[in-house]
Amino acid sequence: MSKDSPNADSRAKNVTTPALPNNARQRRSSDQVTLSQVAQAAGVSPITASRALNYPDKVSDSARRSVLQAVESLGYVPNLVAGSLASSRSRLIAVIVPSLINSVFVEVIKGLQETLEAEGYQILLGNTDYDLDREYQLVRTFLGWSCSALVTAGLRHNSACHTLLANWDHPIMEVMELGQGMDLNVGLDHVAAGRCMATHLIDKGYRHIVYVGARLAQDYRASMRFDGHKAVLKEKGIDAPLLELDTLGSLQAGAEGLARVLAQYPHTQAIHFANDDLAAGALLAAQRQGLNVPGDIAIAGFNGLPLGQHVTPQLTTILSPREEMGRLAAKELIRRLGGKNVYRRQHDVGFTLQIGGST
Amino acid sequence: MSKDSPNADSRAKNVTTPALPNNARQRRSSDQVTLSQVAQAAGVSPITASRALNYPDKVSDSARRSVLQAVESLGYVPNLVAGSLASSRSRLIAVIVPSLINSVFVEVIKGLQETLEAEGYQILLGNTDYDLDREYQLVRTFLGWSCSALVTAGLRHNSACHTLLANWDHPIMEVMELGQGMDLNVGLDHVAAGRCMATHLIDKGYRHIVYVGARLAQDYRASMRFDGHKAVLKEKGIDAPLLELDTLGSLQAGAEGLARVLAQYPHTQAIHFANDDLAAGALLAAQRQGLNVPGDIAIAGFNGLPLGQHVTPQLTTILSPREEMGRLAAKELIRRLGGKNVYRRQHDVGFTLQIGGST
DNA sequence: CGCTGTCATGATAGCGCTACCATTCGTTTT
DNA sequence: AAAACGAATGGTAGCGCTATCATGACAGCG
Repeated sequence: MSKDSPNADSRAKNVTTPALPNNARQRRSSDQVTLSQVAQAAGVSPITASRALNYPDKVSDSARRSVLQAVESLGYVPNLVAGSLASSRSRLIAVIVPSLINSVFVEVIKGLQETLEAEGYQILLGNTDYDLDREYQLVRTFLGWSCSALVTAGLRHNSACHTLLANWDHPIMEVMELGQGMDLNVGLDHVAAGRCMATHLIDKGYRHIVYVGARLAQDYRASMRFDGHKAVLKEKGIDAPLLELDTLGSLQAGAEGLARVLAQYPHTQAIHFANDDLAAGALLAAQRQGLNVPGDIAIAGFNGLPLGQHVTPQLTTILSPREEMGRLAAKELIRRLGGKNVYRRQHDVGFTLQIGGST
Repeated sequence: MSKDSPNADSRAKNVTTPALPNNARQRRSSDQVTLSQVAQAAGVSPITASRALNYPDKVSDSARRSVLQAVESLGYVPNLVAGSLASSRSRLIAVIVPSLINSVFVEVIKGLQETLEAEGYQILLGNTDYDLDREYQLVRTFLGWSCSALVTAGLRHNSACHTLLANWDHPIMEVMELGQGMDLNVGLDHVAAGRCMATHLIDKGYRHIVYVGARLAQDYRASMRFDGHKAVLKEKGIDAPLLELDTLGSLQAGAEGLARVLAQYPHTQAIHFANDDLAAGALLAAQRQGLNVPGDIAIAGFNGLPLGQHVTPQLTTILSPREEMGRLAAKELIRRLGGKNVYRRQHDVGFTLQIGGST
């Protein structure tokens, strides 16, 4: 009927090419397909197309189908920047770690990532290199991306960063250690871990025990473990010497640590290393030098890296559930982001003393 | 003068609270400080404030100073989402890797990150788990963020991904391996690396050599190394058996590989492992079993992980410059993003045969 | 003196999307 | 039968920033 109406046609003609003002500016450089084009192809309004993609059950089946088909045939790639600006939700999660060399953080990231990606979140990764000012800069940048949440390793921040985060109204997840955090917290008690290992060494009969760490001012979690270690030894009336290295955990540094302990504290019976990299490095170095472990020197670490479980003798260490920590943190964030009440703001993932032949 | 003018005051009064139409909609939920507020506080127009922050040498000293001071006192955090939408530049770099367990990729990421962050770029991290369809999804998402560039591990993509990238007009950097890429390429020749190690083993007099890898269809770079290995053996008229494991590189898998080789190919003199994780796992397992390396069995790896250099005997391996690869890729990208001509689209970072006591 | 060029600044109009409200239509309730 | 409701859809107006062009001021120059 209306199909044959000449009137309708002629009226339409006036509209087809809207005379754009001749001083009109042109901005769009890229020939990117927009949602409006998809909507037009699908025969719906842009807002319906938007809903078809973001809230599929808010539109009719037919609308959804035609939109999805138009997306396919036009090769539409949603502009997430525009979407985020309009909705002030980005589905980006900022993750800030102090180091990528230390595989511990990588494992936490892995746990976070596999859980978050499955829910459609993307990770924005930052590395502070153990510098709190750097952390502040990263946080600033990340807040500028309207991240949905922020995950950071550790509870310590500089004051500017603290202020910034305190006024931020999105979830903040502090991982690795346990304590009074800003918002959510998943981690373990490092002082207790230090106590645990020290207790084990004492139980084994060792009395001359040296704690070896690296850059403890920066790796302050290692220094918390030393605090626990020292407390136990003090309770027994035993001296607790500390040897601090310059380079962060590595096999090489562990070998150096062993050498320096033997030179500086010749009566040492056991070395409590701040982490497994150092401990394994020392253990392998001891083997090269023909030292008997634990006969000549006992060695203990922290983290439970696979490496420690494959050397002979097996390394005594404390297992920390790192990937699990990442997964749990991610789940907790997802729950919070889903608007659900989070019934626990703090999660203790615990640790396990793993006794090997090295002590 | 005008300060005392009652006229000016009364005129101003009409403007102070502009009667906003009573059907006006209110969207801004967050009380975020905007650039306009900064501009107002600094007594300049928004666009000048924008320039003061993004192109500091395009405004006068006085304007820049007052803007920076206003930023400071208001605690302004730039909304990068809005900025990116307006300028279609994001300073985000997408980085897509197949795995985070394999420390090799982490080291590349580290090299990328330290170089890119220094230039004010942020990393958007994606993990494909060796799945090319997953890679395509990640690429789609990342393009939606108007990334400035994309870094991906490897030259292989599925066809949808290839099409998408081919039509994308930003730099693409493919790392790890060397070959005919889409745009920029930094890596090493894995076939040559495989040849190199095989040649070394032959030179050492070994004739019964097994190559052990894991999930070679996915870790296809390991299978390229096998191709090189096989070619060398074939040239010598030697058989080149392959043992494939199910689990990707780990010390545990290496131990299993050793056991299976000994059971399946009892005459084996040397094992060429696809990577150092496997090789070191095998070496440590051999030690636990009292086998002599290389007397009973020679072991070689690939990558030059620190671990291999600390075991006794030291692991024969091929050193790949992983962080260097990341740094070089980042530098090349930065140069391209800076609009400079890139004089080489392909970089061979090479490799080094590191002969230890294990062969 | 006007002409051109450079510099600092500003007004305007989007970037592509979604929140918000309004509208329509068919169904349920009183 | 009128009123109330919910589901599906659309119009409009931004989100906060920057590209583009326009303007005014001032220097250099024949």
